[in-house]
Amino acid sequence: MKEKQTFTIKQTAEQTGITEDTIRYYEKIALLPRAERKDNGHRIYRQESIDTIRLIACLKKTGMPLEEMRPFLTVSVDTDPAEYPELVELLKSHRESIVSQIASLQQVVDFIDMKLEEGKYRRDCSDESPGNELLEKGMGEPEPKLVSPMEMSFFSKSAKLYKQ
Amino acid sequence: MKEKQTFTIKQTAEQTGITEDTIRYYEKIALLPRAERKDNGHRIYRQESIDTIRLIACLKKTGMPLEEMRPFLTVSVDTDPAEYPELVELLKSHRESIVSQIASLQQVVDFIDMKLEEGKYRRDCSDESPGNELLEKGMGEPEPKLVSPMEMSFFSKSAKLYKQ
DNA sequence: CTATAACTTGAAGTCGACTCCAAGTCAAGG
DNA sequence: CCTTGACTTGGAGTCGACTTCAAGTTATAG
Repeated sequence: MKEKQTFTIKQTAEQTGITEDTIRYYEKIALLPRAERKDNGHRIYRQESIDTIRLIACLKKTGMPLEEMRPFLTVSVDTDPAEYPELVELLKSHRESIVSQIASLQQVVDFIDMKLEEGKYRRDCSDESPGNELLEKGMGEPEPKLVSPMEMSFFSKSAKLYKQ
Repeated sequence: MKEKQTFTIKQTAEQTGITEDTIRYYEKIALLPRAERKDNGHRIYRQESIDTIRLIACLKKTGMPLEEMRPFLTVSVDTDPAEYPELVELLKSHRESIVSQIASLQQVVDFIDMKLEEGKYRRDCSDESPGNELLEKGMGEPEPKLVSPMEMSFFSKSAKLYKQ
């Protein structure tokens, strides 16, 4: 096993796509644990740290604020999540939030497609989109942040107004 | 046709989920056109304005910065997009970016599911995820912001380290 | 007639997430 | 020995997107 390989902050930045400054910033706000140092004070990172930084990058892409990542990071590092009901709940709830996001995004894609197709097929777009059920599914949480078909009616509306 | 119905800023805020302050802010930065006023100076909104605000809310959910929305808003209001190659390109390129986002999010969901299932089935997770091809597809643009399977290896890694 | 509510304005403040800066240390090369 | 490069630190600055504030106007209700 070559788990002992270490990396400079520069290498770490390159491997994760997160800048050196940002990595230091994450350490400063204790999102990352204080990195080990060499004798000269330079930070050293191992594969484990790189995985953690990648996890942060990944969660960031799902729109999670840094503060909300803390439980994921602290618990995950030294724990099998299946043994921590708290983490399991976090994972589940974040999963649901991501599923909602996907539904919203998929709707935007659908409506962009509709808009793009309009010139060609000119089909009337007043039916209830089937993507709708995606919105109803999942969580009973008060999450009013979903894209409703109404919200996207702009696209079809404007076309109707000027082309009908 | 009852297209003449007007709304106060408060009603508009309620209908769109965007606060009054934020609506005024959008007008201030000219993301929204200056709203009509009543004699007393109060803003009035029509269905069209509400649609536009909903579009902003919708694009916001896809992570688009306000500045990038301008072309969508200005062109869409008075135009059939199929006649504006520029807008068509914007739509296409934003579509691709959303598709990438969906792929990233789907990966996070997959890995959360894996993590959640680990305790039960304990299956080895070292196969190349098929969601991978979603990442390769679309745009030749320099968009290095996608989630690679490696980035999510954190989840499976930590489990392997402690349970294998 | 007063006061409450719903608005108006311009400006200032906040917050998250960086991003940059100045001053300093250390190791290696010419 | 001096410079170059890769790092260190604390702190300040930036930027996007609001959010709050203070002061003022107008309409309605008691």
